[in-house]
Amino acid sequence: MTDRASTAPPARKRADAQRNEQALLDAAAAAFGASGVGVPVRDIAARAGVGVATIYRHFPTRADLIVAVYRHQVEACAEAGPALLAECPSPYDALARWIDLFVDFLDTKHGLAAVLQSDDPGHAALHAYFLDRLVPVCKQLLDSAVKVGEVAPRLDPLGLLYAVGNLCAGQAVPRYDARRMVRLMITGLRLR
Amino acid sequence: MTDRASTAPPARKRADAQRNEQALLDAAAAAFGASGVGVPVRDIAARAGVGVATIYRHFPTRADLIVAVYRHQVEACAEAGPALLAECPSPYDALARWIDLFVDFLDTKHGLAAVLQSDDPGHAALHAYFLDRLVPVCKQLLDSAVKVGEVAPRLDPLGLLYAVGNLCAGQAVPRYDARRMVRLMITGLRLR
Amino acid sequence: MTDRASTAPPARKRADAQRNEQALLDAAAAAFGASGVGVPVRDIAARAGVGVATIYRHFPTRADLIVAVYRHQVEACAEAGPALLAECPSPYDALARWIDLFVDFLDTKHGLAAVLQSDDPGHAALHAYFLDRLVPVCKQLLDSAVKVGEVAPRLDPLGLLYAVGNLCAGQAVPRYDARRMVRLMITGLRLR
Amino acid sequence: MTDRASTAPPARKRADAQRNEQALLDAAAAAFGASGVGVPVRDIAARAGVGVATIYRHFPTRADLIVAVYRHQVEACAEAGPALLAECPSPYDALARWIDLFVDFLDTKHGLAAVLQSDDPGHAALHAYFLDRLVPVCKQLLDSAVKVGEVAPRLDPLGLLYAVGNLCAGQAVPRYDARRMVRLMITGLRLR
DNA sequence: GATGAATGAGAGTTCATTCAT
DNA sequence: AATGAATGAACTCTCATTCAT
Repeated sequence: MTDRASTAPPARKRADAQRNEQALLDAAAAAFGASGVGVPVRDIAARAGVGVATIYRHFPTRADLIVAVYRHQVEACAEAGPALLAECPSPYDALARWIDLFVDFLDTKHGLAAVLQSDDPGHAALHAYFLDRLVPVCKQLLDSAVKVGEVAPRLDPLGLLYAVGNLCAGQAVPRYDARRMVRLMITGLRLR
Repeated sequence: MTDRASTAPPARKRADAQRNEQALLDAAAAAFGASGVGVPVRDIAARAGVGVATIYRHFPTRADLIVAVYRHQVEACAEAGPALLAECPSPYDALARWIDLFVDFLDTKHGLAAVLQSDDPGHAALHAYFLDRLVPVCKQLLDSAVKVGEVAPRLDPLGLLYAVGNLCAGQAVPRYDARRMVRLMITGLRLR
Repeated sequence: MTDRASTAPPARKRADAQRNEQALLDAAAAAFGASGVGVPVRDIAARAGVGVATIYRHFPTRADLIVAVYRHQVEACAEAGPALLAECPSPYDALARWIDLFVDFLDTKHGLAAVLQSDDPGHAALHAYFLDRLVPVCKQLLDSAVKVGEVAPRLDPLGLLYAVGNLCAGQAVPRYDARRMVRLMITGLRLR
Repeated sequence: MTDRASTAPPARKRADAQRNEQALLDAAAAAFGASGVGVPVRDIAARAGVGVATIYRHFPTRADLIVAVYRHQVEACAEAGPALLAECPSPYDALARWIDLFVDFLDTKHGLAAVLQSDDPGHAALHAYFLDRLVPVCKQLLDSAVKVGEVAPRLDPLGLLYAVGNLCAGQAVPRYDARRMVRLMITGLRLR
């Protein structure tokens, strides 16, 4: 952004900033886990040991922070789709295992599913990211299973992902087992 | 105050209070639908055209209001369970149709499912009401279906209701069809 | 208000009203004692078993109610002044005993002294009543004591009463003995 | 954060915070004087020209603010006790003069005495501070006067201070002279 | 760049007072 | 006359966001 002499070290200040950014991501992950993604900004700042304004500098909106916190895991999940498809003889099994991975991800993120439900326009960017990244993967898996006749056609992949997200939300109730419910739903998908 | 002559109006003053109470319930239903059950008390009062304190008079806590708003429909749903069981030859079909009724109910109540997810202790009374009323009905339907071998045993009725509630939450996403997802899950329940 | 036959008893409805008024006074006395004179109007109404508006009908302002509640005792106190002066050889002793009566009165009226301190203009009528009734009595006692040289001249009776009221206020503190402090002050008054 | 070079400003950012804190203390003192210590937080904020939350940042509870407002003067008063005892030949005179100082203090604090009367548990910390700081001083003065026979024994210092506070409360009445009444009471203390 | 103090909008709740019945 | 439901102002406290340092 500023005039940088060509011979100067390419990113000196960045060291601080990056350290801060990582501390922030760690703190946010912890805070989201403990109190949900709606946790007060101050709490995150306090955990990270930085001022509140530092969060705003790095992540102008809460959605930006949420996306950043979960980006790695979303990426890993997205990349697992084609891999599973390659290694499983049955595309339905690949789909089922991939959904399991998605549940693994959501299951540990207290409150993430909740915010995916929100229609707060401030979360639009968040929805967009999650769906843009995962819907195509889900679609590929579904299409493959449909092609071999294991699953009925015309199921929207976005809807399926959304349903999984919903089933993983609100785990406060003691006798509720989200994974089992998701598996039930995936079982219902199987033809014959 | 007590029952007077049979022709005397049973409660004179209640006329406008009852009118207000109904206006309040209508306004609350609308507000809950539009903004979720966490909507500011002031908004509900404004919709009903009454002062805030009027809400507190009729419904001392938010949970009281929520229960009141949905009581009629919860009752109707609960009563439909045994009726369906009596008229359907297959208990599984009765269960499926009852779940459909539950979805009908939740589907139009944007935000009701959301609060059922909340672990806010202030909502405990609310959870208690919904579950106390509906879980036994669901259990009866499930047990019947298990007995004739249509459904595998050992599924917690509370968990099932909870899952349905979750699937009906957050319908903001355009291509998401909660009813279809619920049917998928119920299909997954069917043995054979 | 309604058509009353000329031969009807002259004040039929008054019976109700008077009964109510007395219930109100009793309830207010109890409530003032328990929670101070600032007690919510509703509490008084509830104790009296009447509606709040009934209080407003009988006593348009809080000050009116307070005056009514304590009128009898204020009158008794006022009347005791000349009597004491007549029976005591020493006017100073009469004064001291009269002040003691005043303390007796205030001592049991949790919160009355407090409101006498308030400069809320709504209480002006209250101040006026108390002072108009008691200041002349106090003045007479003081003047008599001054005349025989028992007390130094130029002490304002209003100030003295006010001081006694203040000393009787706020008896919440355990080791505070209002009467003893008043006596100390009265002792300080005595010449020689 | 720690002490840097001796010439460096010890706390850079504090400048305006301290300015605000002082403004807050001044505003609170004024507001307490004008409307009592129960004055709405917003009024204090408005007088100080700051937002309400600024008050909560500096003084989490109302009692904190009250203590802070009066701390300096309470300290000065406490410290004056032993000094007076040292310089006065008569302990009674020292006591009388110290009480005068206490009256000086209370006299200008319309509403301070009022809160000292309150039995609101939220004010407990406040009472504790005032009494812990001043009662021992008063006790020392009283004990000294008792020892030389100028004052009768067995007067509780807390009760005496409390009485002085009460006499200084509610100065709204025009012809009431609190100082004179206190002196009368102190005169009553003197043996012979 | 980072800090954290300040801001001000808003939520819940209470209560004196009015008014329709 | 009496009732008590309704009103709406008032108050406390929280938090996302901005801004001076």
